[in-house]
Amino acid sequence: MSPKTLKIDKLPTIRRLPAYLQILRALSVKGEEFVSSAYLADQMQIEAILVRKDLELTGISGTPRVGFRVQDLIAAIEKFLGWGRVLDTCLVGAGQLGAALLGHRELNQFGIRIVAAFDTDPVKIGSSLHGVTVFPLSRLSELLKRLTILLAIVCVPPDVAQMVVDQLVEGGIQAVWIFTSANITVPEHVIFQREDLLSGLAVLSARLTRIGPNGSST
Amino acid sequence: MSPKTLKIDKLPTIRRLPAYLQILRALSVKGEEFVSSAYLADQMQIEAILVRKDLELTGISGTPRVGFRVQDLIAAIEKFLGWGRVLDTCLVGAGQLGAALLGHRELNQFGIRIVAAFDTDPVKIGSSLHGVTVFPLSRLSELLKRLTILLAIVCVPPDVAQMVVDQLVEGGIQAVWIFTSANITVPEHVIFQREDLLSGLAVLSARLTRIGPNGSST
DNA sequence: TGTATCGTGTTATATGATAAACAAATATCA
DNA sequence: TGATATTTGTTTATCATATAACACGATACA
Repeated sequence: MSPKTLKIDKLPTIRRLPAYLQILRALSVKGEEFVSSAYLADQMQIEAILVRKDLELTGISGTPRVGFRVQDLIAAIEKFLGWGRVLDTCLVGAGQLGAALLGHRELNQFGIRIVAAFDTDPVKIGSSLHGVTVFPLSRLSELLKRLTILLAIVCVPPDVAQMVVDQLVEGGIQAVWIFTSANITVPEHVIFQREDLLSGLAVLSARLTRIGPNGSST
Repeated sequence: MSPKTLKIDKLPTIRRLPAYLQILRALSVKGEEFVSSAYLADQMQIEAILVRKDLELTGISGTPRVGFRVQDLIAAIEKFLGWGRVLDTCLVGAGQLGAALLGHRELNQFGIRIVAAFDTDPVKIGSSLHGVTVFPLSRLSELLKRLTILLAIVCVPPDVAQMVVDQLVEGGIQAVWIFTSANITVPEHVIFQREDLLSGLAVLSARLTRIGPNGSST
């Protein structure tokens, strides 16, 4: 009877927030104090009205003929996403994609700090990737409890994904961000977000083979 | 006057197609001949009615009390996405993310073949990543014309992204799949798809900090 | 052979997201 | 100081997507 998905409003808006944030930070660096919805719209390649709607969600209001205060917007978005303070995370599966995420500059810029990595490969275990130690997967539960880790980034092969997630859940993880396309189930209280690279490729392919140029870029 | 975004119908459906495809292939390997929308719905963690709506797009119709023919669905989805035959692509920016994509097994499974990589790092140039030779970026236009490359995968830092894309366009590229969050513009005739890792993290963070567990997983 | 059942296809409704239209507010300039 | 232009906020309309309701068709079984 309970719905499979709990509704979250404004999901498309939330997806756009990081992009706003990056533009705003660039403006901040340049010393700009105000920004108009028209400018943001141009940068985002969307309509200005949509920008204003989106910003509504942050609770910040602009002033007519002036625009929005850059600093306020940055603070509001960061607060909304919880990106103000650092969030300790771990990486499970230190393969190439995992390593890439570890080194991803933007991730660190948004309060994500990976404090431990786990893998089964004896060669990797004990080594350091981008300053993060790789532990054996067997120590996952133990370290999960010792360190204060709320979020896990999972980049393991599909066939072991469910097992890894189960261990994470058992270790008390609160959120899982997974880059594996496999049918994973988690308990209701665990936040679960799958990233599917192929879905983006699909819309690109569809355009390439049938529809033709330039559509929306969600 | 022309709209910034040309509407494409059924975009969410298209994003789900690769996931269907993977499930169907697994069934095919197991020798299953038919599949019901209920089964697919369960695997995808969506409603069965949505599955049927999605499959409608492929043109395949099921038979009552039996379901859909697995092989037909696979063929139809592949045809829809143009994933039946191999699509030659190149990778620009052979950093960690680029290397990860190169080695990504699933990409190869779906008809994407990377035939050349480009980078500016002298150390990487001339070497081979996963069997793909890394060329200097300066040879981009030249090789683009010699090889038959329709799609480019771009994984370069934001500050050089526009320049790289410009070169690709000049070299006659038809589609660009870019993993950099920067304000890129392309001519109308070029298909352009940006992949934003941060957007997924944003919805996860939003749930983690304010809303709570499990929502839809687009 | 006829009936019950189950899964699909179709039609209709509801929700949510984007765009448009308009009103209110503030800086600029005469 | 007052008029104007510009940018925001609000309301309304349109469009896209997801869900629901129902009818149809095929199989299974008596």
